[in-house]
Amino acid sequence: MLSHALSSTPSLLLPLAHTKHCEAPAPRTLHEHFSRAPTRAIAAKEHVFTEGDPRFHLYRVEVGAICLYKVMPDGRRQVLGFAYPGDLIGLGACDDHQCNAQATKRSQLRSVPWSTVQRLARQDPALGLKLYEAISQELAAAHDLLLTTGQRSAAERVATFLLAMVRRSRRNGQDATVIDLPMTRADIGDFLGLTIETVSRTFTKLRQLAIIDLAQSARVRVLDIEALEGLAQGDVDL
Amino acid sequence: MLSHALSSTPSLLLPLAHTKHCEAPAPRTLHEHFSRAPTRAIAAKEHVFTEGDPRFHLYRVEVGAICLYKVMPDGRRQVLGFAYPGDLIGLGACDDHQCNAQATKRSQLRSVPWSTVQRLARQDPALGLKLYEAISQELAAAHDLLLTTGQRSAAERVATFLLAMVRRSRRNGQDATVIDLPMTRADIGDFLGLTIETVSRTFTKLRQLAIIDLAQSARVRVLDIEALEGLAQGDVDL
DNA sequence: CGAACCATTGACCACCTTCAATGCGAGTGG
DNA sequence: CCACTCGCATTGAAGGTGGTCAATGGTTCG
Repeated sequence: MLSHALSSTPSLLLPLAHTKHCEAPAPRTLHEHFSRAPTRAIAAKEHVFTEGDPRFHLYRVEVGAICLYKVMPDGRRQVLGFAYPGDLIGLGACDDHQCNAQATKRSQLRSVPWSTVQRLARQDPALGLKLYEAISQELAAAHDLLLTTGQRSAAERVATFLLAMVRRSRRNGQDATVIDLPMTRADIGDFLGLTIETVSRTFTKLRQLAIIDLAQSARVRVLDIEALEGLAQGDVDL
Repeated sequence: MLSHALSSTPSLLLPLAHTKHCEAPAPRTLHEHFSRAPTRAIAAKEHVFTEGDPRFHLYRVEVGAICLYKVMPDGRRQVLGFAYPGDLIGLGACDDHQCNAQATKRSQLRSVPWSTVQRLARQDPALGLKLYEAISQELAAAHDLLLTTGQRSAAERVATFLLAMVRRSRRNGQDATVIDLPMTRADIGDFLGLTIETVSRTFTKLRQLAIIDLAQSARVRVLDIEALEGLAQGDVDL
Protein backbone atom coordinates (compact mmCIF):
# COMPACT_ATOMS: atom_id res chain seq x y z
CA MET A 1 0.00 0.00 0.00
CA LEU A 2 1.24 3.43 -0.87
CA SER A 3 4.19 1.86 -2.53
CA HIS A 4 6.08 4.01 -4.96
CA ALA A 5 3.92 7.07 -5.04
CA LEU A 6 6.24 8.96 -2.76
CA SER A 7 9.00 6.50 -2.07
CA SER A 8 12.30 6.87 -3.76
CA THR A 9 14.70 3.96 -3.95
CA PRO A 10 14.78 2.13 -0.61
CA SER A 11 17.79 3.21 1.38
CA LEU A 12 18.81 -0.43 1.73
CA LEU A 13 19.85 -0.35 -1.89
CA LEU A 14 22.05 2.68 -1.38
CA PRO A 15 24.46 1.64 1.37
CA LEU A 16 27.23 3.85 0.01
CA ALA A 17 25.27 7.07 0.13
CA HIS A 18 25.87 7.43 3.85
CA THR A 19 23.98 10.21 5.58
CA LYS A 20 25.93 13.37 6.17
CA HIS A 21 24.72 14.84 9.40
CA CYS A 22 26.95 17.85 10.02
CA GLU A 23 27.89 19.67 6.86
CA ALA A 24 24.67 19.08 4.97
CA PRO A 25 22.65 21.99 3.55
CA ALA A 26 19.16 22.67 4.85
CA PRO A 27 16.82 19.89 3.66
CA ARG A 28 14.51 21.00 0.89
CA THR A 29 12.61 17.94 -0.27
CA LEU A 30 10.44 15.59 1.74
CA HIS A 31 12.81 12.78 0.87
CA GLU A 32 15.73 14.75 2.32
CA HIS A 33 13.77 15.34 5.49
CA PHE A 34 13.05 11.64 5.82
CA SER A 35 16.64 10.65 5.12
CA ARG A 36 17.87 13.03 7.77
CA ALA A 37 15.36 11.98 10.42
CA PRO A 38 16.59 9.40 12.93
CA THR A 39 15.20 5.89 12.53
CA ARG A 40 12.91 4.86 15.32
CA ALA A 41 12.84 1.22 16.35
CA ILE A 42 9.45 -0.37 16.95
CA ALA A 43 9.07 -3.67 18.77
CA ALA A 44 6.78 -6.37 17.47
CA LYS A 45 3.18 -5.66 18.52
CA GLU A 46 4.03 -2.11 19.45
CA HIS A 47 1.74 0.63 18.18
CA VAL A 48 2.96 3.55 16.10
CA PHE A 49 -0.31 5.36 16.67
CA THR A 50 -3.87 4.47 17.57
CA GLU A 51 -7.26 5.66 16.42
CA GLY A 52 -8.08 9.09 17.81
CA ASP A 53 -4.46 10.12 18.35
CA PRO A 54 -3.67 13.58 17.00
CA ARG A 55 -1.97 13.35 13.62
CA PHE A 56 1.49 14.73 14.49
CA HIS A 57 3.76 12.97 12.02
CA LEU A 58 3.98 11.45 8.58
CA TYR A 59 5.87 8.15 8.81
CA ARG A 60 7.90 6.16 6.35
CA VAL A 61 8.50 2.48 6.98
CA GLU A 62 12.21 1.61 6.69
CA VAL A 63 12.29 -1.97 7.95
CA GLY A 64 9.60 -4.45 8.94
CA ALA A 65 5.87 -4.35 8.43
CA ILE A 66 3.11 -2.21 9.90
CA CYS A 67 -0.49 -3.38 10.17
CA LEU A 68 -3.23 -0.77 9.81
CA TYR A 69 -6.56 -1.73 11.32
CA LYS A 70 -9.85 -0.61 12.79
CA VAL A 71 -11.66 -2.18 15.73
CA MET A 72 -15.29 -2.40 16.78
CA PRO A 73 -16.38 -1.89 20.41
CA ASP A 74 -16.77 -5.66 20.84
CA GLY A 75 -13.25 -6.37 19.61
CA ARG A 76 -13.87 -7.40 16.02
CA ARG A 77 -11.04 -6.11 13.91
CA GLN A 78 -10.67 -5.18 10.25
CA VAL A 79 -7.15 -4.93 8.91
CA LEU A 80 -7.10 -2.21 6.23
CA GLY A 81 -3.67 -3.01 4.89
CA PHE A 82 -0.02 -3.59 5.57
CA ALA A 83 2.76 -1.05 5.07
CA TYR A 84 6.19 -2.26 3.99
CA PRO A 85 9.57 -0.56 3.61
CA GLY A 86 9.20 2.51 1.42
CA ASP A 87 5.52 2.95 2.22
CA LEU A 88 4.13 6.01 3.95
CA ILE A 89 1.70 5.80 6.84
CA GLY A 90 -0.19 8.52 8.60
CA LEU A 91 -1.63 10.12 5.48
CA GLY A 92 -5.04 11.73 5.81
CA ALA A 93 -6.70 15.08 6.07
CA CYS A 94 -8.45 15.24 9.41
CA ASP A 95 -6.83 16.14 12.70
CA ASP A 96 -6.85 12.66 14.23
CA HIS A 97 -5.76 9.25 13.03
CA GLN A 98 -8.69 7.17 11.83
CA CYS A 99 -7.08 3.79 12.39
CA ASN A 100 -4.46 1.98 14.41
CA ALA A 101 -0.95 1.23 13.22
CA GLN A 102 0.84 -1.68 14.84
CA ALA A 103 4.10 -3.37 13.96
CA THR A 104 3.64 -7.04 13.09
CA LYS A 105 7.32 -7.64 13.86
CA ARG A 106 10.40 -5.60 14.83
CA SER A 107 10.40 -2.60 12.53
CA GLN A 108 12.01 0.75 11.93
CA LEU A 109 10.41 4.03 10.91
CA ARG A 110 11.36 7.58 10.17
CA SER A 111 8.97 10.46 10.63
CA VAL A 112 8.52 14.06 9.55
CA PRO A 113 6.17 16.42 11.40
CA TRP A 114 3.04 17.32 9.48
CA SER A 115 3.80 20.98 10.01
CA THR A 116 7.00 20.46 8.01
CA VAL A 117 5.15 18.57 5.29
CA GLN A 118 2.64 21.39 5.01
CA ARG A 119 5.40 24.00 4.83
CA LEU A 120 7.11 22.04 2.07
CA ALA A 121 3.84 21.62 0.23
CA ARG A 122 3.36 25.38 0.22
CA GLN A 123 6.81 25.88 -1.30
CA ASP A 124 6.60 23.00 -3.74
CA PRO A 125 3.30 22.48 -5.58
CA ALA A 126 4.56 19.14 -6.85
CA LEU A 127 4.63 17.75 -3.32
CA GLY A 128 0.92 18.39 -2.90
CA LEU A 129 0.37 16.41 -6.05
CA LYS A 130 2.55 13.59 -4.76
CA LEU A 131 0.57 13.40 -1.55
CA TYR A 132 -2.63 13.41 -3.56
CA GLU A 133 -1.30 10.56 -5.69
CA ALA A 134 -0.21 8.63 -2.62
CA ILE A 135 -3.58 8.80 -0.92
CA SER A 136 -5.32 8.05 -4.17
CA GLN A 137 -3.31 4.85 -4.43
CA GLU A 138 -4.42 3.99 -0.92
CA LEU A 139 -8.00 4.54 -2.03
CA ALA A 140 -7.52 2.21 -5.00
CA ALA A 141 -6.12 -0.44 -2.65
CA ALA A 142 -9.11 -0.06 -0.34
CA HIS A 143 -11.47 -0.46 -3.29
CA ASP A 144 -9.67 -3.60 -4.41
CA LEU A 145 -9.92 -5.02 -0.93
CA LEU A 146 -13.62 -4.17 -0.86
CA LEU A 147 -14.14 -6.21 -4.00
CA THR A 148 -12.28 -9.06 -2.34
CA THR A 149 -14.02 -9.07 1.04
CA GLY A 150 -17.42 -8.29 -0.41
CA GLN A 151 -17.58 -10.71 -3.31
CA ARG A 152 -14.91 -13.39 -3.25
CA SER A 153 -15.02 -16.80 -1.57
CA ALA A 154 -12.50 -17.80 1.07
CA ALA A 155 -10.22 -19.56 -1.42
CA GLU A 156 -10.42 -16.62 -3.82
CA ARG A 157 -9.54 -14.21 -1.05
CA VAL A 158 -6.49 -16.14 0.07
CA ALA A 159 -5.34 -16.61 -3.53
CA THR A 160 -5.80 -12.88 -4.17
CA PHE A 161 -3.81 -12.07 -1.07
CA LEU A 162 -0.93 -14.36 -2.04
CA LEU A 163 -0.88 -12.97 -5.56
CA ALA A 164 -0.63 -9.44 -4.21
CA MET A 165 2.33 -10.50 -2.11
CA VAL A 166 3.98 -12.09 -5.14
CA ARG A 167 3.49 -8.93 -7.20
CA ARG A 168 4.92 -6.75 -4.47
CA SER A 169 7.88 -9.07 -4.22
CA ARG A 170 8.38 -8.81 -7.97
CA ARG A 171 8.27 -5.04 -7.94
CA ASN A 172 11.06 -5.11 -5.39
CA GLY A 173 13.05 -7.32 -7.71
CA GLN A 174 13.09 -10.23 -5.30
CA ASP A 175 12.57 -13.90 -5.99
CA ALA A 176 8.85 -13.83 -6.51
CA THR A 177 8.23 -17.50 -5.87
CA VAL A 178 9.15 -17.43 -2.19
CA ILE A 179 7.22 -15.07 0.08
CA ASP A 180 7.92 -14.43 3.73
CA LEU A 181 4.71 -13.51 5.47
CA PRO A 182 5.50 -10.93 8.14
CA MET A 183 2.08 -11.26 9.72
CA THR A 184 0.12 -13.89 11.63
CA ARG A 185 -2.85 -15.89 10.39
CA ALA A 186 -5.01 -13.66 12.56
CA ASP A 187 -3.77 -10.60 10.68
CA ILE A 188 -4.48 -12.26 7.35
CA GLY A 189 -7.89 -13.38 8.51
CA ASP A 190 -8.87 -9.94 9.76
CA PHE A 191 -7.56 -8.48 6.51
CA LEU A 192 -9.65 -10.81 4.34
CA GLY A 193 -12.71 -11.00 6.55
CA LEU A 194 -12.10 -14.65 7.46
CA THR A 195 -11.29 -16.53 10.64
CA ILE A 196 -7.85 -17.88 11.52
CA GLU A 197 -9.14 -21.39 10.99
CA THR A 198 -10.45 -20.73 7.51
CA VAL A 199 -7.19 -19.11 6.48
CA SER A 200 -5.25 -22.06 7.83
CA ARG A 201 -7.51 -24.61 6.16
CA THR A 202 -7.24 -22.78 2.86
CA PHE A 203 -3.45 -22.74 3.04
CA THR A 204 -3.55 -26.47 3.72
CA LYS A 205 -5.79 -27.11 0.71
CA LEU A 206 -3.45 -25.08 -1.52
CA ARG A 207 -0.55 -27.15 -0.23
CA GLN A 208 -2.38 -30.42 -0.84
CA LEU A 209 -3.08 -29.31 -4.42
CA ALA A 210 0.63 -28.52 -4.87
CA ILE A 211 -0.19 -24.89 -5.62
CA ILE A 212 2.01 -23.71 -2.76
CA ASP A 213 4.63 -25.20 -0.48
CA LEU A 214 4.64 -24.47 3.25
CA ALA A 215 7.96 -25.51 4.75
CA GLN A 216 7.32 -23.04 7.56
CA SER A 217 4.02 -21.42 8.35
CA ALA A 218 5.42 -17.97 7.56
CA ARG A 219 7.21 -18.96 4.37
CA VAL A 220 5.17 -19.65 1.26
CA ARG A 221 6.69 -20.95 -1.94
CA VAL A 222 4.38 -20.49 -4.89
CA LEU A 223 4.58 -23.57 -7.09
CA ASP A 224 1.76 -22.89 -9.56
CA ILE A 225 1.07 -19.21 -9.98
CA GLU A 226 -1.36 -19.77 -12.84
CA ALA A 227 -3.50 -21.96 -10.65
CA LEU A 228 -3.38 -19.21 -8.06
CA GLU A 229 -4.51 -16.66 -10.63
CA GLY A 230 -7.30 -18.94 -11.76
CA LEU A 231 -8.45 -19.34 -8.17
CA ALA A 232 -8.35 -15.62 -7.51
CA GLN A 233 -10.66 -14.92 -10.44
CA GLY A 234 -13.00 -17.75 -9.57
CA ASP A 235 -12.21 -19.76 -12.71
CA VAL A 236 -11.93 -22.91 -10.63
CA ASP A 237 -13.58 -23.91 -7.39
CA LEU A 238 -10.63 -25.21 -5.42
CA MET B 1 -19.41 10.09 -0.01
CA LEU B 2 -17.30 13.11 -0.56
CA SER B 3 -19.96 15.24 0.97
CA HIS B 4 -18.89 18.64 2.20
CA ALA B 5 -15.22 18.49 1.49
CA LEU B 6 -15.50 20.51 -1.66
CA SER B 7 -19.16 21.31 -1.89
CA SER B 8 -20.35 24.70 -0.93
CA THR B 9 -23.98 25.30 -0.12
CA PRO B 10 -26.12 23.32 -2.57
CA SER B 11 -27.43 25.62 -5.25
CA LEU B 12 -30.94 24.45 -4.48
CA LEU B 13 -30.78 26.49 -1.30
CA LEU B 14 -29.78 29.64 -3.16
CA PRO B 15 -32.58 30.13 -5.67
CA LEU B 16 -32.13 33.89 -5.64
CA ALA B 17 -28.48 33.88 -6.64
CA HIS B 18 -29.40 33.20 -10.23
CA THR B 19 -26.51 32.40 -12.55
CA LYS B 20 -25.30 35.30 -14.61
CA HIS B 21 -24.21 33.91 -17.93
CA CYS B 22 -23.30 36.93 -20.02
CA GLU B 23 -21.78 39.72 -17.98
CA ALA B 24 -19.98 37.51 -15.46
CA PRO B 25 -16.24 37.91 -14.85
CA ALA B 26 -13.90 35.05 -15.67
CA PRO B 27 -14.50 32.20 -13.22
CA ARG B 28 -11.75 31.91 -10.61
CA THR B 29 -12.82 29.24 -8.16
CA LEU B 30 -13.75 25.64 -8.83
CA HIS B 31 -17.18 26.35 -7.47
CA GLU B 32 -17.64 29.13 -10.00
CA HIS B 33 -16.58 26.82 -12.78
CA PHE B 34 -19.11 24.24 -11.68
CA SER B 35 -21.91 26.78 -11.31
CA ARG B 36 -21.23 28.06 -14.79
CA ALA B 37 -21.06 24.63 -16.43
CA PRO B 38 -24.27 23.40 -18.07
CA THR B 39 -26.11 20.64 -16.27
CA ARG B 40 -26.07 17.34 -18.07
CA ALA B 41 -29.07 15.05 -17.74
CA ILE B 42 -28.43 11.36 -17.14
CA ALA B 43 -31.11 8.74 -17.60
CA ALA B 44 -31.65 5.99 -15.05
CA LYS B 45 -29.14 3.18 -15.61
CA GLU B 46 -27.00 5.34 -17.85
CA HIS B 47 -23.27 5.39 -17.21
CA VAL B 48 -21.33 8.59 -16.53
CA PHE B 49 -18.07 6.75 -17.10
CA THR B 50 -16.81 3.18 -16.98
CA GLU B 51 -13.66 1.54 -15.72
CA GLY B 52 -10.75 2.18 -18.05
CA ASP B 53 -12.17 5.35 -19.56
CA PRO B 54 -9.69 8.24 -19.66
CA ARG B 55 -10.28 10.63 -16.79
CA PHE B 56 -11.39 13.74 -18.67
CA HIS B 57 -13.67 15.48 -16.19
CA LEU B 58 -14.37 16.07 -12.55
CA TYR B 59 -18.13 15.79 -11.96
CA ARG B 60 -20.45 17.19 -9.35
CA VAL B 61 -23.81 15.56 -8.78
CA GLU B 62 -26.62 18.10 -8.87
CA VAL B 63 -29.71 15.90 -8.79
CA GLY B 64 -30.25 12.18 -8.36
CA ALA B 65 -27.85 9.45 -7.25
CA ILE B 66 -24.81 7.89 -8.86
CA CYS B 67 -23.65 4.38 -8.05
CA LEU B 68 -19.90 3.70 -8.12
CA TYR B 69 -18.94 0.08 -8.59
CA LYS B 70 -16.38 -2.45 -9.75
CA VAL B 71 -17.08 -5.71 -11.56
CA MET B 72 -15.26 -9.03 -11.78
CA PRO B 73 -14.87 -10.88 -15.08
CA ASP B 74 -17.67 -13.28 -14.10
CA GLY B 75 -20.08 -10.46 -13.36
CA ARG B 76 -19.88 -10.23 -9.60
CA ARG B 77 -20.18 -6.60 -8.62
CA GLN B 78 -19.01 -4.55 -5.67
CA VAL B 79 -20.65 -1.20 -5.15
CA LEU B 80 -18.08 1.17 -3.66
CA GLY B 81 -20.49 3.90 -2.75
CA PHE B 82 -23.25 6.25 -3.81
CA ALA B 83 -22.82 9.89 -4.75
CA TYR B 84 -25.61 12.33 -3.96
CA PRO B 85 -26.21 16.00 -4.80
CA GLY B 86 -23.20 18.05 -3.79
CA ASP B 87 -20.80 15.12 -4.02
CA LEU B 88 -17.89 15.01 -6.43
CA ILE B 89 -17.14 11.98 -8.56
CA GLY B 90 -14.20 11.27 -10.79
CA LEU B 91 -11.51 12.07 -8.23
CA GLY B 92 -8.29 10.10 -8.47
CA ALA B 93 -4.72 10.42 -9.59
CA CYS B 94 -4.17 7.97 -12.41
CA ASP B 95 -5.03 8.57 -16.04
CA ASP B 96 -8.02 6.24 -16.23
CA HIS B 97 -11.11 5.74 -14.14
CA GLN B 98 -10.79 2.80 -11.79
CA CYS B 99 -14.49 2.13 -11.40
CA ASN B 100 -17.84 2.54 -13.12
CA ALA B 101 -20.29 5.33 -12.38
CA GLN B 102 -23.94 4.66 -13.17
CA ALA B 103 -27.04 6.67 -12.37
CA THR B 104 -29.50 4.72 -10.20
CA LYS B 105 -32.28 7.04 -11.37
CA ARG B 106 -32.68 10.14 -13.53
CA SER B 107 -29.92 12.50 -12.46
CA GLN B 108 -28.14 15.70 -13.35
CA LEU B 109 -24.43 16.48 -13.26
CA ARG B 110 -22.08 19.32 -13.97
CA SER B 111 -18.49 18.75 -14.97
CA VAL B 112 -15.20 20.63 -15.14
CA PRO B 113 -12.29 19.36 -17.24
CA TRP B 114 -9.38 18.04 -15.23
CA SER B 115 -7.07 20.35 -17.14
CA THR B 116 -8.99 23.27 -15.69
CA VAL B 117 -8.89 21.79 -12.21
CA GLN B 118 -5.14 21.39 -12.48
CA ARG B 119 -4.71 24.95 -13.70
CA LEU B 120 -6.78 26.25 -10.80
CA ALA B 121 -4.82 24.11 -8.38
CA ARG B 122 -1.58 25.68 -9.58
CA GLN B 123 -2.97 29.16 -9.00
CA ASP B 124 -4.64 28.38 -5.71
CA PRO B 125 -2.75 26.15 -3.24
CA ALA B 126 -5.90 25.86 -1.14
CA LEU B 127 -7.66 23.97 -3.91
CA GLY B 128 -5.03 21.23 -3.85
CA LEU B 129 -5.67 20.88 -0.16
CA LYS B 130 -9.41 20.70 -0.78
CA LEU B 131 -8.96 17.92 -3.31
CA TYR B 132 -6.69 16.12 -0.87
CA GLU B 133 -9.35 16.44 1.82
CA ALA B 134 -12.06 15.22 -0.51
CA ILE B 135 -10.24 12.09 -1.54
CA SER B 136 -9.19 11.48 2.03
CA GLN B 137 -12.86 11.49 3.01
CA GLU B 138 -13.50 8.96 0.29
CA LEU B 139 -10.75 6.82 1.77
CA ALA B 140 -12.33 7.04 5.21
CA ALA B 141 -15.66 5.96 3.71
CA ALA B 142 -14.00 3.00 2.00
CA HIS B 143 -12.37 1.98 5.29
CA ASP B 144 -15.70 2.17 7.09
CA LEU B 145 -17.30 0.02 4.42
CA LEU B 146 -14.44 -2.46 4.73
CA LEU B 147 -15.16 -2.82 8.43
CA THR B 148 -18.80 -3.42 7.57
CA THR B 149 -18.40 -5.97 4.78
CA GLY B 150 -15.48 -7.72 6.44
CA GLN B 151 -16.76 -8.08 9.99
CA ARG B 152 -20.45 -7.39 10.38
CA SER B 153 -23.37 -9.81 10.05
CA ALA B 154 -26.14 -9.26 7.52
CA ALA B 155 -28.41 -7.51 10.03
CA GLU B 156 -25.57 -5.33 11.24
CA ARG B 157 -24.70 -4.36 7.68
CA VAL B 158 -28.23 -3.34 6.78
CA ALA B 159 -28.61 -1.43 10.04
CA THR B 160 -25.31 0.34 9.42
CA PHE B 161 -26.43 1.23 5.92
CA LEU B 162 -29.74 2.65 7.09
CA LEU B 163 -28.05 4.64 9.83
CA ALA B 164 -25.67 6.17 7.32
CA MET B 165 -28.65 7.21 5.21
CA VAL B 166 -30.32 8.77 8.26
CA ARG B 167 -27.18 10.72 9.15
CA ARG B 168 -26.82 11.99 5.61
CA SER B 169 -30.44 13.04 5.66
CA ARG B 170 -29.86 14.88 8.94
CA ARG B 171 -26.84 16.72 7.61
CA ASN B 172 -29.02 17.99 4.79
CA GLY B 173 -31.51 19.25 7.34
CA GLN B 174 -34.24 16.93 6.12
CA ASP B 175 -36.68 14.86 8.12
CA ALA B 176 -34.33 12.16 9.28
CA THR B 177 -36.96 9.56 10.07
CA VAL B 178 -38.11 9.03 6.49
CA ILE B 179 -35.56 7.94 3.94
CA ASP B 180 -36.11 7.54 0.23
CA LEU B 181 -33.81 4.88 -1.13
CA PRO B 182 -32.75 5.89 -4.63
CA MET B 183 -31.25 2.46 -5.36
CA THR B 184 -32.49 -1.09 -5.83
CA ARG B 185 -32.07 -4.01 -3.46
CA ALA B 186 -29.43 -5.31 -5.83
CA ASP B 187 -27.43 -2.11 -5.42
CA ILE B 188 -27.70 -2.33 -1.64
CA GLY B 189 -26.76 -6.00 -1.70
CA ASP B 190 -23.71 -5.44 -3.86
CA PHE B 191 -22.77 -2.53 -1.63
CA LEU B 192 -22.95 -4.59 1.55
CA GLY B 193 -21.67 -7.86 0.14
CA LEU B 194 -25.06 -9.59 0.49
CA THR B 195 -27.62 -11.04 -1.92
CA ILE B 196 -30.85 -9.32 -2.86
CA GLU B 197 -32.77 -11.93 -0.91
CA THR B 198 -30.82 -11.43 2.29
CA VAL B 199 -31.30 -7.67 2.08
CA SER B 200 -35.02 -8.12 1.52
CA ARG B 201 -35.38 -10.62 4.35
CA THR B 202 -33.49 -8.32 6.71
CA PHE B 203 -35.75 -5.40 5.82
CA THR B 204 -38.73 -7.62 6.53
CA LYS B 205 -37.36 -8.65 9.93
CA LEU B 206 -36.74 -5.01 10.84
CA ARG B 207 -40.33 -4.24 9.87
CA GLN B 208 -41.68 -7.14 11.92
CA LEU B 209 -39.76 -5.87 14.94
CA ALA B 210 -41.25 -2.39 14.40
CA ILE B 211 -37.79 -0.91 13.97
CA ILE B 212 -38.70 0.41 10.53
CA ASP B 213 -41.83 0.90 8.47
CA LEU B 214 -41.94 -0.02 4.79
CA ALA B 215 -44.99 1.52 3.16
CA GLN B 216 -43.19 1.29 -0.17
CA SER B 217 -40.10 -0.72 -0.86
CA ALA B 218 -38.09 2.42 -1.61
CA ARG B 219 -39.35 4.42 1.34
CA VAL B 220 -38.12 3.57 4.83
CA ARG B 221 -39.45 5.22 7.95
CA VAL B 222 -37.19 4.68 10.92
CA LEU B 223 -39.31 4.03 13.98
CA ASP B 224 -36.66 3.03 16.52
CA ILE B 225 -33.29 4.52 15.75
CA GLU B 226 -31.76 3.33 19.01
CA ALA B 227 -32.59 -0.24 18.15
CA LEU B 228 -30.98 0.36 14.78
CA GLU B 229 -27.83 1.68 16.45
CA GLY B 230 -27.77 -1.29 18.80
CA LEU B 231 -28.06 -3.65 15.85
CA ALA B 232 -25.32 -1.89 13.91
CA GLN B 233 -22.87 -2.31 16.77
CA GLY B 234 -23.84 -5.91 17.42
CA ASP B 235 -25.31 -5.22 20.86
CA VAL B 236 -28.32 -7.34 20.01
CA ASP B 237 -28.76 -10.29 17.67
CA LEU B 238 -31.86 -9.24 15.76
C1' DC C 1 13.76 -26.28 29.31
C1' DG C 2 9.43 -24.49 29.94
C1' DA C 3 5.88 -21.53 28.75
C1' DA C 4 3.34 -18.78 25.85
C1' DC C 5 1.86 -17.97 21.46
C1' DC C 6 0.63 -19.41 17.06
C1' DA C 7 -0.95 -22.78 13.61
C1' DT C 8 -3.35 -26.86 12.41
C1' DT C 9 -7.07 -30.10 12.36
C1' DG C 10 -11.69 -32.02 13.42
C1' DA C 11 -16.74 -32.01 14.44
C1' DC C 12 -20.76 -29.51 14.48
C1' DC C 13 -23.89 -26.02 13.23
C1' DA C 14 -25.60 -21.34 11.96
C1' DC C 15 -25.98 -18.04 8.68
C1' DC C 16 -26.30 -16.81 4.29
C1' DT C 17 -26.73 -18.28 -0.48
C1' DT C 18 -29.04 -20.63 -4.09
C1' DC C 19 -32.95 -21.95 -6.56
C1' DA C 20 -37.68 -21.28 -7.29
C1' DA C 21 -42.26 -19.35 -7.11
C1' DT C 22 -45.23 -15.55 -6.15
C1' DG C 23 -46.43 -10.73 -5.53
C1' DC C 24 -46.31 -5.97 -6.61
C1' DG C 25 -45.92 -1.58 -9.17
C1' DA C 26 -44.81 1.23 -13.04
C1' DG C 27 -44.87 1.98 -17.77
C1' DT C 28 -46.88 0.76 -22.37
C1' DG C 29 -50.04 -0.27 -25.85
C1' DG C 30 -54.52 -1.79 -27.24
C1' DC D 1 -59.37 2.54 -18.95
C1' DC D 2 -57.80 -1.84 -18.64
C1' DA D 3 -54.76 -5.60 -19.76
C1' DC D 4 -50.28 -6.79 -20.46
C1' DT D 5 -45.59 -7.02 -19.53
C1' DC D 6 -41.36 -6.30 -17.46
C1' DG D 7 -38.50 -5.30 -13.73
C1' DC D 8 -38.07 -5.45 -8.97
C1' DA D 9 -39.23 -7.17 -4.33
C1' DT D 10 -40.76 -10.66 -1.31
C1' DT D 11 -41.11 -15.23 0.56
C1' DG D 12 -40.11 -20.23 1.02
C1' DA D 13 -37.27 -24.51 1.12
C1' DA D 14 -32.90 -26.68 0.79
C1' DG D 15 -28.02 -26.80 0.79
C1' DG D 16 -23.26 -25.21 1.30
C1' DT D 17 -19.65 -22.30 2.95
C1' DG D 18 -17.45 -20.63 6.53
C1' DG D 19 -17.82 -19.86 11.69
C1' DT D 20 -17.53 -21.73 16.41
C1' DC D 21 -15.74 -24.60 19.79
C1' DA D 22 -12.27 -27.68 21.17
C1' DA D 23 -8.02 -30.32 21.18
C1' DT D 24 -3.42 -31.06 19.51
C1' DG D 25 0.99 -29.79 17.62
C1' DG D 26 4.78 -26.76 16.58
C1' DT D 27 7.90 -22.72 17.20
C1' DT D 28 10.10 -19.14 19.46
C1' DC D 29 11.64 -16.68 23.15
C1' DG D 30 12.76 -15.88 27.84
